[in-house]
Amino acid sequence: MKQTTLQDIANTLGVSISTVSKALKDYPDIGIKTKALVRELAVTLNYTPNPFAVNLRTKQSKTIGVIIPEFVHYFFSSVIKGIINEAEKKGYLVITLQSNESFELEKRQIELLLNKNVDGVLISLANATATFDHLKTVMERGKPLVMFDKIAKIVNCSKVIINDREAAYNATKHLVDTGCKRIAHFRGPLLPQNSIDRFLGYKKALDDHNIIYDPSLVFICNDMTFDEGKMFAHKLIENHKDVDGVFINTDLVAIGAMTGFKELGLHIPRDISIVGFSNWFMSSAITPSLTTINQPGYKMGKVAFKRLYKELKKQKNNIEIIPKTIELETTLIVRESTKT
Amino acid sequence: MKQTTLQDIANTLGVSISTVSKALKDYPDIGIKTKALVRELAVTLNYTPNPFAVNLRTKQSKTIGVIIPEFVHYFFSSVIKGIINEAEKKGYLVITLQSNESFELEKRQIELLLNKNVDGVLISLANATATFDHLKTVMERGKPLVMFDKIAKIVNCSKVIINDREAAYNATKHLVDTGCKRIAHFRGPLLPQNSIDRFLGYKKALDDHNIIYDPSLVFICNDMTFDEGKMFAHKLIENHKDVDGVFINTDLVAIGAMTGFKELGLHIPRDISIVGFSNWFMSSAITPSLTTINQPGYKMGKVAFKRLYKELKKQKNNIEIIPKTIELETTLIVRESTKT
DNA sequence: CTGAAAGCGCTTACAG
DNA sequence: CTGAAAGCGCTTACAG
Repeated sequence: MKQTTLQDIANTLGVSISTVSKALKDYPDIGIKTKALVRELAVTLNYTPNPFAVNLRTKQSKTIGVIIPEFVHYFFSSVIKGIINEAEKKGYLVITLQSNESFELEKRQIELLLNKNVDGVLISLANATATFDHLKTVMERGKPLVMFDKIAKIVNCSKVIINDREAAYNATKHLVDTGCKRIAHFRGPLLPQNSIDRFLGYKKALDDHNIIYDPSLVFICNDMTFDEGKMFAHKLIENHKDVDGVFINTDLVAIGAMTGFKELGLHIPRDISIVGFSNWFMSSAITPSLTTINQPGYKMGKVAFKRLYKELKKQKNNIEIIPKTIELETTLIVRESTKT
Repeated sequence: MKQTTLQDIANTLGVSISTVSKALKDYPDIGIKTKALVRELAVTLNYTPNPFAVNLRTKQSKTIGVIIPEFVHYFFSSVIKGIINEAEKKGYLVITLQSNESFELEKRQIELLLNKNVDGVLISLANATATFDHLKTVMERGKPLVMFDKIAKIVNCSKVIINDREAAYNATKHLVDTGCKRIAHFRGPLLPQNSIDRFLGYKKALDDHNIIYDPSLVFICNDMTFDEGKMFAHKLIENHKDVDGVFINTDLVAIGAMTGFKELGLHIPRDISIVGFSNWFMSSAITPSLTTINQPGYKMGKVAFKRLYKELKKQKNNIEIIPKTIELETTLIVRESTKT
């Protein structure tokens, strides 16, 4: 079934293509009767503009690109949902791509999106990303770029984040406040800003409460998996039987750690208290439920798109874009994995 | 930074646009020296074809659309990952949209994709979908359509599914085999084929093992949530203290149910055995871990895209497309929520 | 071996 | 109030 074109409508009505085009876009200089006729026929013939032609003329596709490290991930899929829902409201469609935490892949995905001529890009960085030329390319090509969650401070674009340091501080402080004296930390990889910040928040909370920071209580999770959590739980207890609290970079790892501690016969929270980070759905469903920091993924997605949209608008009107960093609220959710 | 066009290369080299275009596409009738010159300059100027122009000429966008009921969902996000990864290999980008289990939204999303002129569509139906004209429209517009997981038998397109009935039969049979006599079922909503099939598999397993089917042991979960599972666990035990096994439509609901049974002081699996469906990640992480049916989401995504790709190829070569239904293997994963 | 020309379907500045 | 014309950047059948 061939799609109806402006040409078809123009021929049937015996008017010009320009007139049809303008009638459909409600230009003020078209006769009211003509408009009515054109519109009626357009509806009858089920006319929709050929987006390929529109793109070529207007030089925009009403499509944005999103790159995240991993799809099968409670937090990131929540963000994606927020982005797509918000984008749809504004008539934008979303192409999603995954970096798999690989720098090479991330570069490639950026290129794919650029070659596709998306109007703008939303990205959460891979753990492996340490240089940022690929992101600068996006901006040099005149495409607005907004980073979310896993950002690079050095890149001069808008960002949507949480205050990881403060949130980690509160998580650790909660352990102190509920009586923990020897507090370990399972941190994320070395590069990402948020795993650095969460570590610094942990350290600061110890300092502020006169607990001596002991590097041997900090473990680096490179893959941030359930299995890593379990493994480090065993390792930790092997060498440090006196540990009574752990602040863990992400809920998934925390749940692995809880499983590990249980395997060792430890009771949570009596023997050891756990605080996670991110508030994954499963954290409320397990036993004992996990105390954690709520990280608003869906909202982050919405806010990130809204910011991108604002920049898209500004660009269209030739208004200079001044990068802005938007910080979202986090809250400590106290559950059963810490003492009362 | 303006993008390089064929025009730019042609001007610099003093040749025609046609020559440049053909040189870059390695047409056999272009001089070998000219080709070399063109290519070199193309690389220097970082030329990439303007996709909008290519789309308009070739009438295809190398983009496909995917509609799923829900993003934040272990199974569906695994499928999406499979689709996107496979599509990328073949040079296709993916636009994802969510129906939110709503028929109205699903229709709208189809329209958005059609108006965007995607080359093909992959869909898993919303629970609320009972009529299929919107899907027929896709095919009438000459766009290949492949359904996965939540399908409609009546629509004449390719499908990628599992054998829900057989899998449910095996799940229920496992309960019987491990000694359960009174087996309940928390089923999905009434419309979707897969919740019907899982119910039928449950029923057949009872029949085959001389257990009388008791409708009062079947509960309908309309939202398929954790909370529903918990609620029906309470309801079930309230009226049927003798139940010793439950087969549950989806892991998420099953985990809710486990929580409910635990609240009632029941021991799993001693007092009651549970089998879920889908093998969500968290099913292996909880205590006790959940016996379930493994449903290969990632693979389903890959296979669905591969099928769509094949149809796209056929269409291009004017070969008739004969719809095909591909069935993927499932396996019973025995864990701690059932007896040995 | 190279290029002029048509055309994909639309938008919009301009003329009348 | 309406329309002719140019042009977005590419592809490809055709001519030479």
